[in-house]
Amino acid sequence: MSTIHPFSEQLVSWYEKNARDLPWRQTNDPYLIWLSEVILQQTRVAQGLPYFEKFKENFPTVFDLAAAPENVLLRHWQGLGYYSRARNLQKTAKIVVEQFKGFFPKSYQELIKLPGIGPYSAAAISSFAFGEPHAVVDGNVFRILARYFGIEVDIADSKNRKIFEKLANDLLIKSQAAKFNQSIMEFGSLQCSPSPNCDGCPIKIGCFAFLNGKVNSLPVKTNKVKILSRFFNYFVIEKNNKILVKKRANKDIWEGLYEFYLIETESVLSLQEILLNDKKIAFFANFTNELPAPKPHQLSHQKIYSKAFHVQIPDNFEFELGGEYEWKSAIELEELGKPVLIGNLITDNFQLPVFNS
DNA sequence: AATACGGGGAA
DNA sequence: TTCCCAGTATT
Repeated sequence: MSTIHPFSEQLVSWYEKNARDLPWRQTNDPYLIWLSEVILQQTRVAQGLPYFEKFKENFPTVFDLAAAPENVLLRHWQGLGYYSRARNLQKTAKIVVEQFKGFFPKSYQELIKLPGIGPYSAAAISSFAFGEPHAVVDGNVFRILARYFGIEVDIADSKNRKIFEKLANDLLIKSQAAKFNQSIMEFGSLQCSPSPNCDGCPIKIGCFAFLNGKVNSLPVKTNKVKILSRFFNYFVIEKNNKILVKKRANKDIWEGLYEFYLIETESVLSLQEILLNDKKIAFFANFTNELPAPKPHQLSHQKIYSKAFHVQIPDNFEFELGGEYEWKSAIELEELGKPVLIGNLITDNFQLPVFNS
């Protein structure tokens, strides 16, 4: 039998004294474990927590989730970001219902085939729900292992992932896979955080980074994300107490979410300049007034500079756009999944007559 | 192997 | 501002 590394023992010991009481730790239900893991992908516990409670309440079983309209799911996901998670959530729910009679597969190899479940989530679900011996490797694990064992390779380079996976699996206490995985992530979150609490650290005496003054330089992570600037001009077109909206298409941000009539430009333009290139609503320039500009909206790979206009078209005027546009009342609009930028735009201009109905 | 994909909290 | 969070899918 493999021996247990002192590091692992100390981690679990620390966890038993310091673990937070989180709702997904109070269940063995693979559905709830899976739901929590997807919600928590690249998402802080504090941000994901209310979403987990809401989804658990609204979709108590995988059958409920599989049966929900995608729009409803996206509306509930609103504000959490990375919306492909919500779409993949339903794809997987349907597969589990239709191919597995509602039972999640138990093995890492089967789980990782499901949409939205990658190496981390497959390890997490298989260990938390089924006790399978697979070590999780998330941002916490990269950080702890790099610091404690002095691994100075670039964690942004995907070819280095297997170094950490091998080490994590060597350290894994196979008879207590779930607890070990919880322990290492909790330790990374509370103790060995990006700016760590080394003073109170119970294992600093064995930590390479602590002993060598490299706590602040490990893990090594190159960051080369380039931010694209985009300029969105939104027109809240109102007629007969309804608003024109459109569902965003594939291959771009906010896929599947709803927004107002959009004219994207290459730079910041005035209303007159924007309308110069638009045949559809230019006629209504006299019925258009500018709303306070939203703050620049920062995404992981894009920065959205936006302007917003309200177009009040008289009821007796003829005006229609193509089939992909839909007229929605304020009530209906509330039920649609929208980007935070759009949600803020609505909230900030709540005085609009249509939103008071 | 690189890049796209949200939003927010902490330093 | 910058970093980065219980990462995954696509190219």
